[in-house]
Amino acid sequence: MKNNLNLLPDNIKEILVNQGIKELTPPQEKSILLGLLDGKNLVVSSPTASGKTLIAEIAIINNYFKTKKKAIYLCPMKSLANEKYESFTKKYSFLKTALSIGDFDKVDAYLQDYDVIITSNEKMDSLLRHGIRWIRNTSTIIVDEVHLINDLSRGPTLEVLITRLRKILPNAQFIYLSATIKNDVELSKWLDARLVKSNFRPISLIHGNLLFNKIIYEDGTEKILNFGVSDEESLLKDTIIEGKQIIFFLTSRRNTESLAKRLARSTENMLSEEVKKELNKVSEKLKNVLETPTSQCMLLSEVVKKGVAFHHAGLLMEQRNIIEVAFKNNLIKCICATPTLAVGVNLPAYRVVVRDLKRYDGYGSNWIPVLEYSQQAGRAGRPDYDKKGEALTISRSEEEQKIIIERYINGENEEIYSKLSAEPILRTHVLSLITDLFARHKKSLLDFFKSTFWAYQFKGDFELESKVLNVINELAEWGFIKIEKDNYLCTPIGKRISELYLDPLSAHKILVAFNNIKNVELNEISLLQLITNCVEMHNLLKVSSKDHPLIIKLLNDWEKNLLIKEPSPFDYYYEQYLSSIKTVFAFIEWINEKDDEYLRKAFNLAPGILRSMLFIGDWLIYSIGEIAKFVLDEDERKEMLSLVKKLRVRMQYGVKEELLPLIFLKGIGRKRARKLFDASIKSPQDLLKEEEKAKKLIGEKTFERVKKTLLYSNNSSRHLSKGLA
DNA sequence: GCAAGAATTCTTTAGACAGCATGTC
DNA sequence: CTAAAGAATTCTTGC
Repeated sequence: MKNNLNLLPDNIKEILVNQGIKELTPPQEKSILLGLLDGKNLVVSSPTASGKTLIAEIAIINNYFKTKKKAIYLCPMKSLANEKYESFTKKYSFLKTALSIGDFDKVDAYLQDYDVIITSNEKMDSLLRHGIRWIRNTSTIIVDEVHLINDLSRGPTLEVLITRLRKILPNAQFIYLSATIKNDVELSKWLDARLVKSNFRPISLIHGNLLFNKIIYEDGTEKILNFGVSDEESLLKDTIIEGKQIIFFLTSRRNTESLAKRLARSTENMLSEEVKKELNKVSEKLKNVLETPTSQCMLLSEVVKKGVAFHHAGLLMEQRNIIEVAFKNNLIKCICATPTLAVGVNLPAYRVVVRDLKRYDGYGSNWIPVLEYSQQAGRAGRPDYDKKGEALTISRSEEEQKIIIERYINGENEEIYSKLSAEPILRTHVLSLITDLFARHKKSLLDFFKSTFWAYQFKGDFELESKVLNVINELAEWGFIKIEKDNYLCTPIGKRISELYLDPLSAHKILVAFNNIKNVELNEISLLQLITNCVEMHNLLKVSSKDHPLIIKLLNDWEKNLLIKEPSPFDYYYEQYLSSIKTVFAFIEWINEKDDEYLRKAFNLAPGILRSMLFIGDWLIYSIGEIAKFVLDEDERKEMLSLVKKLRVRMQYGVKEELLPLIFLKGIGRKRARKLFDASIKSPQDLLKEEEKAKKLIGEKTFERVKKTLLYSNNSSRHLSKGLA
């Protein structure tokens, strides 16, 4: 057989051969034949693990050799960006590669010195808003998982970003990587790209359905499982006997936990002593992530001892990582997961069971999209271990089996649609386009939107124009832009809001609330109320009827602190108002040193969710301070900024104000700070004065460490700061 | 009188991107 | 226009 590696120029071929690549996969070969090496734009639509990444890599190094210009690799998720960054720096050490994602801003200023920049879609968007100059010096753009355009909340950003980049860089090569979708031809036409389509998988994937203990595979073969237990347990046992691993996908966090609990009972005697020993270690680690483990941590640690885990957003990042590693090391045999696992980090298993095919979506429980099923099913088959992978579903009746087979196994992934038309989303992007001087005139702004996928898909729909113009008027009303005839100008505050990556509506709400500031005793409750009214803050706590007495009391107690007054109970907005109040209460409890377990019980708020809310909250609180700089008079502004500063630290650590002096010490968290304070060691100075007492409280070693940093930083107190990452 | 099991009612429902500012031994 | 699984609680049954 002729080696298709010869399609590549020698220098690139050599690099690939050194990586141990012997042959190109079909989609890779096809890409080259369609002009990958000649700067042609491509949409590569093929299954996971078919070698899409390598296509992107070939484009990057090829263009680098030719032009010495930059490449940008856009990822939909931070975890993926991390993964890509690691493999890139390892594989292509001659390229200077940078990772630029939200938590990790430091490289920004130096990005111009890098050859490859790996970043998230939103971060790239944000970089453009900040007016980076090096962007024109780019020859390659990789867009990973373009089908994200279909996503209601994050798709429009990607769509606008792509449109914008294409306008800025008409000569760059764009490579779009996509899952298989029904309308890939339409997509590639819009993108002015050639379509590389392939069903190739290096590891074959076989779908099947389980009914009454019998798996029927799509190729007609069957397998009987007679363990006399539930479907899930049978599948798990069968998998372990085969020496493989299994992932169950479920649609609620609670379901993952209850299934894990159930499955953990059936792995008895199926694990080797050695594995059990290792699992115990993992279990300990999982338990000790928090100072005091919550009942969720306890459950996790219990089931992991039996080789079973659950995985969802309510877990802490660290726990998720531990589980992922233990699964890769074949210690954990089974993960019960929500869809997090299907879109995040690459974690395949021999067998994947998509157990829940229906999910509550606000109206009722409905079939999940085939695209989502494929995404999850695609996790089956470990490249280095298995020759094939199995994706299974479970039916309870023959009719159901028929439906499932038709819908998912023989079904086709859906078409994707632009979700740009939603006005709340337009608002953000219109403002950003105007602030960037990208669209200063009515015509250029409308032209821009005419080149989006939205306009392409819904040709002749004039709604778009009127929607955009509505948004323009709204932004002008709020004072973020000025309209002069057909010219648009952004105001300073409008520009700042765009930079802060804030939804203009949130900014507007904050500004309106500021009008009330003179009638209010400003405190942390005021700020927390503001952030829980921003659209960015999701996961607001649900209010049920039994919460009403509490909320009435809170409204009463907080009346003088609240910047946004209670609406009429008949207002459509009323329910959300109550949610926001309840959520403020949860935050207040947190900064009054209630622990994770308490919050989980009292508010059904899992640690992982709390962390993500705190993360968003920190950004919003900061933004409130920034907005304050534009509008408040000097005294108010000072008060506001000092409040912002204190609250950010309190939110990060979950401490009362009195602990602030201690919490800044490295090695002292909320627990130790509280201990010290209660023993009347209230500041770093006290700590040094009362050595013996302190040693008893926090342990000798920690004390010495703290002391060391304290002495070291005595002359410049700023060093004490732990930073607010 | 009590406990296991059945029937009924109640409750809850996936995920995750972005700003900024300094510097641990 | 629309649901369903699981948990909690109450009821039933059999000894």
